[in-house]
Amino acid sequence: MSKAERTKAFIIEKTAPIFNKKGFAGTSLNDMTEATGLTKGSIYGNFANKDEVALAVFDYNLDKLNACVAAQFSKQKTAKDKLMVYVNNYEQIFNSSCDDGGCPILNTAIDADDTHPQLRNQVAKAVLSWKGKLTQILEQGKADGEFNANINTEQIALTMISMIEGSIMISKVLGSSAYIATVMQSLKKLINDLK
Amino acid sequence: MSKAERTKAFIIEKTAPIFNKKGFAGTSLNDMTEATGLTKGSIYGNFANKDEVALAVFDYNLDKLNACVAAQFSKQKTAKDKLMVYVNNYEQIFNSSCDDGGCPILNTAIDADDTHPQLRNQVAKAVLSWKGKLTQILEQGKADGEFNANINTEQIALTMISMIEGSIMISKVLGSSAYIATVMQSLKKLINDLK
Amino acid sequence: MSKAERTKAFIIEKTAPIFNKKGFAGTSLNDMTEATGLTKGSIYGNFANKDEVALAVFDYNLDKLNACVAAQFSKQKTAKDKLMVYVNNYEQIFNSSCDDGGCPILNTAIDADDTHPQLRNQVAKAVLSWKGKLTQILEQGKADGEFNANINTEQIALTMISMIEGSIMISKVLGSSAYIATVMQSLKKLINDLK
Amino acid sequence: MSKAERTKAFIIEKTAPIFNKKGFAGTSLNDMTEATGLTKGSIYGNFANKDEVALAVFDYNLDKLNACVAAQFSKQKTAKDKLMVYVNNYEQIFNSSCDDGGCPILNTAIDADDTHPQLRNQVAKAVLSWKGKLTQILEQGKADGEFNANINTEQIALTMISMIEGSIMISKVLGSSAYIATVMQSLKKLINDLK
DNA sequence: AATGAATGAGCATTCATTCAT
DNA sequence: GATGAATGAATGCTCATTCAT
Repeated sequence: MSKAERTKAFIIEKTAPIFNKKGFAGTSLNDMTEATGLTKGSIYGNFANKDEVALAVFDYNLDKLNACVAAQFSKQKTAKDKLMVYVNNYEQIFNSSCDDGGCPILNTAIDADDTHPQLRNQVAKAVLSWKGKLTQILEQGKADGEFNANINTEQIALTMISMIEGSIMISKVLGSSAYIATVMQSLKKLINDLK
Repeated sequence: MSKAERTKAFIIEKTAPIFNKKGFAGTSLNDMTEATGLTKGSIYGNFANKDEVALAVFDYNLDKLNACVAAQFSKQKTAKDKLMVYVNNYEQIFNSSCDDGGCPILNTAIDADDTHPQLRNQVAKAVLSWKGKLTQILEQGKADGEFNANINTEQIALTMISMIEGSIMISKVLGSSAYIATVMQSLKKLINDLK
Repeated sequence: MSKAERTKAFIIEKTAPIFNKKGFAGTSLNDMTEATGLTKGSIYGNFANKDEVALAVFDYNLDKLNACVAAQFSKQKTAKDKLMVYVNNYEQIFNSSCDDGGCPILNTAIDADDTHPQLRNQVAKAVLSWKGKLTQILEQGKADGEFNANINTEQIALTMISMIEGSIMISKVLGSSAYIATVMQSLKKLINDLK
Repeated sequence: MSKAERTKAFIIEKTAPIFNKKGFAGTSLNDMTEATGLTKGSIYGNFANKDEVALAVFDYNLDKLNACVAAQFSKQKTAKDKLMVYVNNYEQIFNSSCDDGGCPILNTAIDADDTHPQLRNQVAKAVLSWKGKLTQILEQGKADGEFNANINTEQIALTMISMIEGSIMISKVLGSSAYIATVMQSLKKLINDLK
């Protein structure tokens, strides 16, 4: 890893929680120099502009999230157990990987949808990829006879994502992760009912 | 209604979609003068500062939303039919009352949670009120024998809200209301399964 | 006194201490509406602009000051006793008639000299008038044989004013009227030494 | 001296006469950009805010004044001759070092006393330091047998400052330095009478 | 590769003033 | 004679960005 690559990584790492909390418009170059201890010139030496940092930050936050989920997935064998990871490990997945700013997919989606097409596009890819992965697990479960043969896997995947992200929103705004826990009980039932 | 009240209402009405799309930090006084045709002085003659406009705008958007839901509710008699309003009329409720900026509860929750305590507080009240209303309908359904006696009404209310808000997020970021429709099918099943 | 005259007097009275404390540039129309409870329109209905209020306020403050001094003068018969009024009654003269903002002559002189010719002109008149009055008393004392025949009355008048105003400045900035008291002891000696 | 230090010094030097003439509230950022030819951004890159410039400007004006007095003092040996510097060289001391805006101590004292605690504090220090220096010279004169042993040195120091500042006020408002000259004749007598 | 210093457009907010009612 | 509402220029300050060194 070259010096430049290391500095870029450093900038991303240090500014990630700020972008996640304050959003794109709410995060200033000053916030970024304070968080990194670097000068504006240095940040502009490594990124073309604020947009590029924001895009890299989203990728970074997403990778952290995905890595955390993947680690949990790998511990489980059956499709059902994999899906249950969200029910049983949501605390590790979100609380630990999101620096208390909430879910970066949700945050960036709302922040960027009407104002920042490039960023929105990246979130869209992330959501589609998430949906794809869940659908795949659900299909696997079908194939393995774990789940009923006539479930609509895409619908279930979208429902799972909605429940997770919706409950994160509630929890953040009401200031208690208990609301995620409650909704995850509904998710547990939904997964159990797949057969 | 005095001139001042009319001007205040006018400012709120014209700036509401901007705040809903761009968020608090992303909406500038210039955006506001352009949208209203008024001068900055005039806006400050009617509101103490940008915060106050944002607070009033949220109330306005919320009232519109609630009025739309209430209108649909009033057409239904049973608890189940009332809950089904979200499944059957989500287009009228959201698309028409949110000026294409998405759900103001979701948007404001994400925009304000880490940066604007007063606004966050107002969203929190709105979420709690929504949860309360749904819980009340569910309890009514229980009392009327429509729903199983041992359902957890608060859990179901929170799950409903999560599914609705989560699916709005997905739809916005993927640019198609079809995703709401799909998740609403899951909501339909959930409601039907209450008995 | 007509309604208009009463309102004008009311505005002057209520804004006088503000102008005296904050100066012309530092006093805003908002300060003036707050202090009076009147609207901007009402103030502009009674005065052409902020300048006119400031001029009237200076006259008002000056009149109060002069009235206070005149009252003390009238209690004394000899020239020396009249001059001693500044030594013996400076507290009544300044502390009571200046609303704790300091001497309006000094304040307005410094505030206006480089920025507000009209106001400066009015202060100049006040200083010349003060000098004239002191000179006259000193001349009277000379004529009455109270003071030495070859004192330079104008020089002594100017020196008295300087000592008074200079010591007010020191007292204000150091936050204690003790400094006026000390310098007034020098003034006492100066007056005693006139013969 | 770094670039930043040079720019800071340049800003101070160019804005000093403006602050001295117009006061803190009367001096705008626009005045400052015009006087320096710099942009607002540049000024804010070198000072945290207008307050900091005003504070630095006061120090600069005071230093110039003190340097001028010190230069005159150093030419004199006896205590009496040192005190006489104010009588004999007031023109060099004030007219040359104050950019025609008057004495910065007097101006800033009146400008800041009721509105700007930090600035007022700095003026207070300057006045106390001046008083201290004069007292010290007077004590030296006492010790050397130049002055009568029972003079009240602090009282005389305060009286001298009052006469100087008071006469500057009169001169400024009446538009003629002759008034300073006249009062300095009284100061001369006062000094001569110390023995 | 990084810094220090600058830019100028933009920010939210306040200003003195006006005028229809 | 007074008010409420508006104006537009000006306020102090921050923004993302640039570039010589």
